[in-house]
Amino acid sequence: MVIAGAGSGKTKVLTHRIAHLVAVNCVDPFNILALTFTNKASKEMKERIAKIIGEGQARNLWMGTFHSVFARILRVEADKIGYPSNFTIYDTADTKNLIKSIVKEMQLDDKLYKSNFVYGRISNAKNNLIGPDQYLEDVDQMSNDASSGREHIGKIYKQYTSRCFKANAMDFDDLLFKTNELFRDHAGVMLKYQNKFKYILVDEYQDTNFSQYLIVKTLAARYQNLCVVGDDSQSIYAFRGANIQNILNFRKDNPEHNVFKLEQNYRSTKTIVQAANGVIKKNKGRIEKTIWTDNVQGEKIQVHRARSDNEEGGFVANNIFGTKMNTQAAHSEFAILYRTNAQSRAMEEALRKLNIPYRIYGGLSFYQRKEIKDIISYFRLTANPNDEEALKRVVNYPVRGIGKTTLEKLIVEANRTGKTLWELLNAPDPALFNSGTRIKLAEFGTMIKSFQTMLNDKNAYELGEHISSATGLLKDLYSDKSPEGISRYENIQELLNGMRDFTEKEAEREEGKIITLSDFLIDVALLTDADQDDEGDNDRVALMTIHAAKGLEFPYVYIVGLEENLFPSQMSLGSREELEEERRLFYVALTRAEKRVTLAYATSRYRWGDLIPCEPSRFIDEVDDQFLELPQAPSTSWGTGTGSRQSLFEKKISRPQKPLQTKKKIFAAPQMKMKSMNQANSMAPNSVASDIQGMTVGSEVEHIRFGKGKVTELEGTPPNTKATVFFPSAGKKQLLLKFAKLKLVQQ
DNA sequence: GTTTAGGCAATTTTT
DNA sequence: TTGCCTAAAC
Repeated sequence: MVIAGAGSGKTKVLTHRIAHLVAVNCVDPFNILALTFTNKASKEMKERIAKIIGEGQARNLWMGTFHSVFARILRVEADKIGYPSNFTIYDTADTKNLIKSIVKEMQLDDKLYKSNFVYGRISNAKNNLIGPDQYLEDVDQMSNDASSGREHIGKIYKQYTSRCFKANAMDFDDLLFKTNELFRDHAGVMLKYQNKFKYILVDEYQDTNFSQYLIVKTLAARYQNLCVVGDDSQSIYAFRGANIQNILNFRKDNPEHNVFKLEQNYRSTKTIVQAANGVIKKNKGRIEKTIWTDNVQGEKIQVHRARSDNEEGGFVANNIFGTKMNTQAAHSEFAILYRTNAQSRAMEEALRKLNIPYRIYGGLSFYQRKEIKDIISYFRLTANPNDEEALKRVVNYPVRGIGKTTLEKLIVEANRTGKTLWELLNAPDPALFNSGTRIKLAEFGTMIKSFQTMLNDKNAYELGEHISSATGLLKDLYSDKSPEGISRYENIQELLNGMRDFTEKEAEREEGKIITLSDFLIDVALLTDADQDDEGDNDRVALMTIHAAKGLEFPYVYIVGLEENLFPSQMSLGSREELEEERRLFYVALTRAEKRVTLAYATSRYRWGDLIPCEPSRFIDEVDDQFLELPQAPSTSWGTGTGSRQSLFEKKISRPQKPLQTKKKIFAAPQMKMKSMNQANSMAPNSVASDIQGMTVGSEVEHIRFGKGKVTELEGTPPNTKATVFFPSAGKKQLLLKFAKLKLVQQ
């Protein structure tokens, strides 16, 4: 077991151990299993290993995320647990939709049984290997549900499980749950894999949940060659069932283990390492260790206060621009990290304004877009007609006259008879449907069947192309000429291009074998990034959530949105454990940086369309003063790089007197809208409001979002002047000058 | 069965 | 602000 502090070379340990096993100990790569949590981590590790031992050897390693590796094994062994090998993988959206329909069918209150909540309960149960029957008998679970008035969760769970089974589908958690089931009930299979995986390595061990822990333990039982690498200080997935206990259990399960602590940080400056140490010390439950570094002291951590999320973005963009000028750093040396994906927008806008290239990681991935999910649902249905979620999604898209009523009747019938929607659709009961509907259903069924006949003769790309036009989906998207419509059309084209690449590459690898649509589908649900966009300019600023940044490093890091209720998140204020997880998250963010960290917060921020006031995050306070450079008095000058030193004397961030606790109440009460905001925050005189001097009716102005426009009306007195502006691109807009930041266009 | 207007909730974090 | 859902008009 390697307990590796941030930046101590954890990945290097893993990659070199693997390389050493192969190159020096002559272990066959087929006998090595290496598990990671993210696709990104596994891809990076594979590349690094390939560099040492060569592409050919590296390719044969069993390396990937837990989910992808065990999905692969489950496909081979599916028949043992009653599944076909082409089972569908339901993603989160499919799962939630299925839960929604079950709640509806059971006539439960969907306000009480929100799909998110129910999914959370089911997922939690599965990750602790509690099946539906066991759940119904589990006193703890049942009383937990009863106490919140949701005593039917167990029944939903049971129904959900049987519906997935009927649809030949597994969700993400099933991939691990069923693997455990497989090994538990089929000793022969278990032995086979125990013998196969002579060496097992696990990255980010602190993030394993019980289900994953047990798989690893089972597989390693035969050879006991298990190497796990982790850092309890970087455990940030407890919300997903990750369990620090696993590190402690490891010691118990493997009495002959060795523990190696890596405490030297090779990544960051002294300032960063010491500041981060100070922060993480505030956590109670942790393995004692002190990270140190031989690196230079480095720059202090600059803290910047902005008035709004947009201004925060402006500061970051300007600061990147300035730093680049001073240091000749590449764009790719900068990263902007935030707590929630929604925060990316203000950053994007600011970067775009300065023409700084950027790339957003995570967020809504390519494969989660509606049009992509639609077309893939057709693919899924072709490969597995029992896939209920796919069928529901496309049966009436593009519109073909099979509406809600018909679908509901089919579902009721399916539940009554135990048949699948697909079976019923192909033999509709004349007593239930009129002839017109029966014809429409039959036509749909015939169409899908016609695709199925091509499944084995056509390759994935040909069939994909055929399906997108034969279903009318391509035509439907093509007819939409709005910018969004065009982009949707292009996305489909991109998917088809990706399929062509895939088909060609795989065909080459498999020496001419036809790569079918089913082959293409195998991993699609597990892909998160659109991996293909490696082309083009890669010198870009990186934007991502802190979770997504784990394992990465950048010379210059901006951590933005350091505000109470945002970071730490509102949801985490309930318990010490949750707050500690947020603190570890902050620790992860800090330790991503090599040379310099910049912290930023805004005193007001748009959330749900409302401008709400914000307080600086407690985490800023938790960084020792000696490492900080605090913001100067409100000013609009955006310090670049090493500027603005005078603030050293300034007191710790002036925090408004805390109103009586219970934060939630404060925000639940009539929210501070723009008007009240002004009074509370009394706009500084030199605010960055619109440039109102000389603005008259008829003036030409420019707006960040709407572009150029003409003022048609001005009313009210400063500072509450309101302008009506006509923008050719967006039409007539009413804007408050003090917020709109209009620029006067000189004529 | 289809289209559209209006009401309402939503934001943690990922495979 | 957006996106989803429902109810009513077509």
